[in-house]
Amino acid sequence: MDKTTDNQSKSFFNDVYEVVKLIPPGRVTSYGAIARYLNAKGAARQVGWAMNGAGKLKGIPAHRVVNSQGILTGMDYFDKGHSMAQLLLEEGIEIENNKVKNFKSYFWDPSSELL
DNA sequence: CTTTTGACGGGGG
DNA sequence: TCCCCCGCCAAAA
Repeated sequence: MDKTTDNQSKSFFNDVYEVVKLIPPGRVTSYGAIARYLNAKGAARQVGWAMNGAGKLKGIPAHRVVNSQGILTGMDYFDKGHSMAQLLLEEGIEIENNKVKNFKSYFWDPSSELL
């Protein structure tokens, strides 16, 4: 498949998906945290961008990814039958006003916890 | 090739 | 606390 000496990371997207899939249930992380884990600190936006299609894909708990404020920013991007808040609630995460309650308590930093 | 966007983050008023 | 602007960086048009 590789035509040249391509190594890991075919694309930023791929990396993001992998990390998101590693997010344990009942936990949430932020775009910036993921970006930072990928050594792309300033690419927090691209992380969310990558999730654009992830919301409909399966196996990618995009609902566990929120912004640094703990707000479910992509909630409108999810299917209405499986809204972001709904999935988080099922995982035991309290949501209030489209925002994760005790966000800090549920926060999962890949750079810290995952190693 | 250039231009725009975008589920962000942080700083300033 | 709320609102606005800037910066970062990569993909899409």
